[in-house]
This record gives sequence, structure tokens and C-alpha cells, in this order.
Amino acid sequence: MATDVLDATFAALADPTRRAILARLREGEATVTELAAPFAMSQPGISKHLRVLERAGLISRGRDAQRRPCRLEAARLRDAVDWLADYRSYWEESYQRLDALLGELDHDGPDATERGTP
Amino acid sequence: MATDVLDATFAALADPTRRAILARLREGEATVTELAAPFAMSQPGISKHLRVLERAGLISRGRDAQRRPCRLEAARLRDAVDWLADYRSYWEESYQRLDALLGELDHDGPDATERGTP
DNA sequence: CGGTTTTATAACCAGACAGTTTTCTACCGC
DNA sequence: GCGGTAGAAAACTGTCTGGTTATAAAACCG
Repeated sequence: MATDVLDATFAALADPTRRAILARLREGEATVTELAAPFAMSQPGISKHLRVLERAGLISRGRDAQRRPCRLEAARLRDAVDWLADYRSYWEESYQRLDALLGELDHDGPDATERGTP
Repeated sequence: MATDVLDATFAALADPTRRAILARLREGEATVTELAAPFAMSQPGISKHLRVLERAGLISRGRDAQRRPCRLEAARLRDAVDWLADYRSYWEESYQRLDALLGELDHDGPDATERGTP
């Protein structure tokens, strides 16, 4: 996965307005004014966010007379998940450690087995 | 999931240096100078990146004499994946559509079965 | 103690970013 | 063609970011 693709994807996702726009687009295509409606923000403000999302490949835009309907392009999100998947074992591992620790404290108390206290 | 947690997490992941630092930390704890070594960047530059990662909860730091070893905290990555998981069906759906289209073109040509053209 | 190592802090800079208002373009309906 | 609507573009602002250098703080070593 190209690093600048991940850069743009994660940067686009780092803004709550843009995440809300993506969430809205799960319900289907929407025009700019439809997307702008829920926000206390000017129309050009929303257009800027849409340009960020488009350049990150997270949305695409059609043409319907004066309207430029936006649609979700979820494939790039999969790229992000693919990157994150490499870390999955690490957060699972920490769960296992926590689990083991709680188990020990619960019925045994900590002992030095496997703990390496030289 | 609190929106500012996701803001900080995705923003932290949007930088290739920081992603490389996280990747390095999968191999175990590392000191600041160890983390800085692979990069053509000053030590304070790396320290700034580490502070961003720490404030996002993606790493934690210990104390070993003058050293401040960093360790990966993968749980926050799981939060990011949890958010992304809500979109999984959307990218899978587009795969299915592509699959169906390719299948059609391959051996049948498009017909109206299961397509709902009223 | 004095010197070295490790890290953090401060001050600064260029550029990107989020937002605004104003203006321009394109298209529709009449 | 004219007026209204949808959206983009431009210009400006304040703030955040990513980087630098120089300096300070803390802990070790001899």
C-alpha cells in the first residue's frame, strides 16, 4: 500500500465533519446541499471537505444537471483496515495478558513463574 | 466512540513517520534514540512525533534511568478498526457488484434476472 | 565533583488546513 | 433570454503541523 494513499485516507478520516459525511453517504448518494444541511457551516466549507474526501478516493462524484451527487467509495477504507490488520494480534495479545493477570490475582496471587525477576 | 479520540487516532496515523514508528514498536519496546535512528530527522523532531502518538494513546512510555522506552498500545487501533467496520459491508458490496458484472460479461451477457428492471 | 548520554523544552519558520465572505459558472424552468 | 438554484473558485484569516536549532534537565560514569 502506497504511503501517500494511507496519508490521505487517514488524514481525511481525522475530521469529524468528514466522518459524518461518509456516514450520511452510507444511506445513498447525496448532493452537496443535502450533505451541508445538518452542519452549521457554509456551503463552500462543505465543498472543501468534499474535495478532501474526493482526493483521498473516499467519495466519487457524478453529474445530474447542476447537481454533483456524491457517492461513497468504500474501497479505500478497506485499504486502511488492511493496514490496521497487521496490528490486530497486538491488541489481542494485550487482552490475553490482561486476562491472564486478572486470572492470577483472582485465585492464586502473583508468583514468580515466567516472570523473570533476577 | 468519542469523536475526539477518533480525531486524534486518525490524525496520528496520517503521518508516514509515525506509522513507521508504530511498525518498529511491534518488535518490542524502544528508546527515543533507537526510534530516531532510521530517520533523517533531528531528535526533537522524533520526540514531537512521539508526543503526538502518546497523546493519541497509541504508545505509552516507561522510565529506565535517562531512557524513556516506548511501547505500542494497540487498543486504540482497535477503536479505529471498530469504526471502520461499520463500512465493511459497503466495500464488500462493491466487490459483489464487480464480481457479478464480470461473471455476466464472461459467459452470459447481461440479462435482467435478479436485476429488478420494472 | 565533572563530563557524557538521553530526552525534553523553547523559540522560531514555512506551509497546510479549516473556516469565512464574495464572486463566478452552469444549468434549469418559464 | 432571464431569474433562480447548485456548486465551485478566489481571496483572506487564524490556527495547527512538521520541521529546524539551541538549550536545559536528569541521570549515569569515572
